[in-house]
Amino acid sequence: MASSARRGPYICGIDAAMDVVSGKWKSLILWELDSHGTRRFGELKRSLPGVSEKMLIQHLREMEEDGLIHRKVFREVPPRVEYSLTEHGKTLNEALRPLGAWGKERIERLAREGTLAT
Amino acid sequence: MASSARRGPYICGIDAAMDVVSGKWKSLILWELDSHGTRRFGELKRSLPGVSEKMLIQHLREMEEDGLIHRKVFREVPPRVEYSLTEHGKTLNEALRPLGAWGKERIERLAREGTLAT
DNA sequence: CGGCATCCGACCGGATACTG
DNA sequence: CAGTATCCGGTCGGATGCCG
Repeated sequence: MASSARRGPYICGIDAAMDVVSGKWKSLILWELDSHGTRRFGELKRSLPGVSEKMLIQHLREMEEDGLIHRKVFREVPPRVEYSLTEHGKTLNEALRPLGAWGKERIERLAREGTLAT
Repeated sequence: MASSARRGPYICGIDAAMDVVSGKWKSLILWELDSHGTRRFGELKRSLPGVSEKMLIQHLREMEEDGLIHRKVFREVPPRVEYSLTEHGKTLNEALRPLGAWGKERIERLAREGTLAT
């Protein structure tokens, strides 16, 4: 399986949480689903400029397996699949909020100091 | 330079924060330094079972470059180097706390449900 | 003691092509 | 539309050996 999550023995809480959100786009997916409530595969793809379908689906599957998101398939033609956050996903997003705020401040500080790499 | 951090243009705060803490041991280093205030290289190494010297020093250097930790060299024989958190490192650790709590709950839930991979 | 240099395997993630 | 399959390169990270 192309699973990157360890789901293994964890040293501490941070370790376990990082395991679940590590992956280039996962936090962005969380963010996106939290903002819009529900998103289709294509919408998600368009929301994350630069993501490949492979990585997107891989991340989505892992996040589903981790109980963070829900995948609802509509047996229609053309096919439709909607992704949304589970309760765990929502609480994770809440837990991520302070980190996001910290990062935001960091971005602003870097911009002010002109330390941003060219 | 063997730098894994992008320090590049960020999409959002989470993105910027994840950039700084991604790396197998960084959050643990943060945790360790926060608990003990100051740690020598060898102590840190012993605190993180399984870490290689290469990764430890690499992470420490990146975290120093990112302004998260302070490196103090004592010109003695034998040499001594002490690492400690900067103010930014401390605030990052604070921002990480909810995530750690979330992860801790996740570990407990996994244990209860016996879902932990063998 | 506290590093640095080098080699190397694993896997993370991108590009492309194909399918129901 | 929403994937799957395959190939492939770059990087992450471990092992080993050497140095001030």
